[in-house]
Amino acid sequence: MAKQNTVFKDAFNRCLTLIAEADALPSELELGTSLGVSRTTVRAILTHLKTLEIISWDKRTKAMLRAPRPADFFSAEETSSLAEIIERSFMRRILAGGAEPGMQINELELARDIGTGTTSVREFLIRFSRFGLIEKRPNSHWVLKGFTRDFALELTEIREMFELRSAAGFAALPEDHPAWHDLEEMEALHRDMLANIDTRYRDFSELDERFHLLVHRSSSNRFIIDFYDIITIVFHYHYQWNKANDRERNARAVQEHLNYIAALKTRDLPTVERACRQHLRSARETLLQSIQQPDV
Amino acid sequence: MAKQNTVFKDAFNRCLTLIAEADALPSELELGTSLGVSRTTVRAILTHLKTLEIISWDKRTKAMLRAPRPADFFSAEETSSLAEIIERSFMRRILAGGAEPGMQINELELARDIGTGTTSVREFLIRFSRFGLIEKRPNSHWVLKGFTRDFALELTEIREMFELRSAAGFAALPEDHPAWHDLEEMEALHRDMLANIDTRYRDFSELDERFHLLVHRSSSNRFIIDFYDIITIVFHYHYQWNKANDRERNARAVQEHLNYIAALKTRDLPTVERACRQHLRSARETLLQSIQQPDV
DNA sequence: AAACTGTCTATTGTAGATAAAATAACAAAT
DNA sequence: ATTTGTTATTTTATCTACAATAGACAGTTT
Repeated sequence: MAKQNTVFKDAFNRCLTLIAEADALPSELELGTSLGVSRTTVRAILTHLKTLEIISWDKRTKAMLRAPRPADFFSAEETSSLAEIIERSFMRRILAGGAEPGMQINELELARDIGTGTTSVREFLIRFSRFGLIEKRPNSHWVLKGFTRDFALELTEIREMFELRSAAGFAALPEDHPAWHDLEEMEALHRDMLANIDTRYRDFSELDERFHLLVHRSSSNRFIIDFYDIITIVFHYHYQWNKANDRERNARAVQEHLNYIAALKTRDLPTVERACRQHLRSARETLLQSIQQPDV
Repeated sequence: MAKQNTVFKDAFNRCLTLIAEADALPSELELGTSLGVSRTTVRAILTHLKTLEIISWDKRTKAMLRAPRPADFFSAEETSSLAEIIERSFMRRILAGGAEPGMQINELELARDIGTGTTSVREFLIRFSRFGLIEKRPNSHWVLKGFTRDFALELTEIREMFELRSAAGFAALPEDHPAWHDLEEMEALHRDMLANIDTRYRDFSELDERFHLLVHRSSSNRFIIDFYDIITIVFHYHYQWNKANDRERNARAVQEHLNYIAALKTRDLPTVERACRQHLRSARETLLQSIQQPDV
C-alpha cells in the first residue's frame, strides 16, 4: 500500500490537543509550522476536521464547532511510523526472546512476522547496524552479535571517555551559556522527583536520558552526540525489561545526578571528574547486572 | 534487472589469477571457500571457463587447456558492486564538485545521475549517514553538512582519544600476542618504503591505513574499530584529491610511524603517548590544510 | 502589498516482483 | 569419505510502481 499516512494521523492527533485549548484556528501555514508538517498535510487535517464536524472551514474562515472527543483521535498503533514498529518488534525479539549470539537474522522472515515489506526491514537493519549489535554478511544473512557482557563493557568504555570529556567541556562553558540555565531546570526536576520518589521513580528513565544528553551536547562534537543514540536505545530498552529493584536504583541515581550537577556548578575539574566517574560506575554496574551471563 | 551478477564476475576474475599459477584445479567446494562464494557460483564459473575453453571439465576431471588471456577477464566496471559505484560517484560529487554545506541531496536525482534505482541510493545514504557528513530530514531531502573545518576537527578529536587509548592498550599486550609480530612486519614494510621513498611514496596511503588499523584493533572495542571506517574513508578520498607536497608529507609520516613503532616496542606509556600525539598532530595539520576555508 | 489559499508537480516511503546467489538434500560416482 | 550431478528452495539485491507528503507557483483575499 505504498506509504502509510501516519504523518497525517499523528499530526491530526496533535492538532486536536492543540485546538482544544485555543479556539481560534491559525492559518494553514502557521498550523503547518507548529505541527511540523507541510501545508498539504495541514489541508488533509482540516478536511478531516470538517468531515467530523469539529470545525467549519471555508477558505480563510475557520471556526470551532465542538470540542474534540476521545473517539476523534486515531489510536496509538495507527500513528507510530513503520520504523518505530519495526524497532520495537526487533528489540523485543533480540532482547526478550532469548536470542542467542551468533543467530542468523532473516530479512524476509522478519518482514513477514512484522507484516511489512522487506525494504523497510532492510533499511532498519542497515540503520541499526551502527549500534554494533548485528553484522552483515554480504549476499547472505545478518548475524546477531548479541546483547552480551562484552557489548556492555565496550559500550560503557566509550561512554565513559565521551562523558568525562563532555563534562569537562561543560564546566568550561562561559558563564552566560544557555546550558547553565538548562542545568538549573534539570536540577529542579531532579529535586522534584526525589521529593516524590515513591510515585515518580518510573519516570527516571526519561529524565536520565535528557540529563546526559545535555552534558553530551556541550562537547559540540557530532560523533559524541551521535554516539549518545546508542546509549539511549540500550538504556531505554534496558529500563523496560529490567525492573528489579528499580525504585532503589533510580533513587540512588537521582541522588548521583544531583551530586554531578553540583559538581558541574563548582567548575572545578577534579570535582566534576569524581562525581561523573562515580555515577558512570554505578550505571555500568546496573547494566551489567541485567545481562544474563553466557553459559561458557 | 534485479540483481547484477557482479559476484560471479569478480569471483571469475579472481579465479583466473588463482588457476594461472597452480595448474591443478581443486574441488568445487574448495574453490568456493578460497574464492569466498557458494557452490552455485563456483559452478557458474566452471561452466564459463569451459565455454571459453580455458579448462576441460567432465565430472571431477578438470584440466587446464590454456593460460588465461587478458581478454578473458571481465572489465573493472563490471566487477564493482553497485554500492562501490554509488560511493565513488557520491564522493566525487561532494568532494570534488564544489558542493556547498547546506546543499540538498535528492535521492531521485542521484539515482538518475548514476543510472541506478532509488533503493540502492537510499540504502547507500543511510549507511553513509553514520559518517556525519549528511543528515536526513524525514519525509524530505537529505542535507549535506559538508566536509568542513569543523568536521575535520570533530573527527580528529575522536581519533586522538581512540588512538591514544588503543596505543596504550597495544603497549600493554602480553609478550606473546600476535600483534607484536604484525608490528615487526609493519616496521619492515616502513623501512622498505623509506629506502625507496622516491618511487614508493604513492603507496603510503594504504600502508598508513593498515598500520593504524593494527593499533586500533588492539583496543578490542567494536566502537573504536568501527569508527576507524570513518577515518579510512576520509583519508582515502583526501589522499586522492590532495596531492600537494605529498612526497615530503609522506616521507615525514613514514618516519613518524617508525618512531611510533619504536615507542610501542619500549612499552613505556609516556614514550608511546608522546610519539602517538606527535604523529596525530601532523596528520591533523595535513588534513586541515586541504580543507578550503569557508568564506565567512 | 502582504498574507493566505487553490492547484499542481516532484520526491519520499513502502510494497511487490524478479534475477542472482546462497543453501540444502540426496543419490551416484570415485 | 569425499566429490559431483541434480534439482529445488530460500534469501538477498535491485528495480519499478504508487500513495503520502513536501514544496512551488500563481491567483485571491484582506
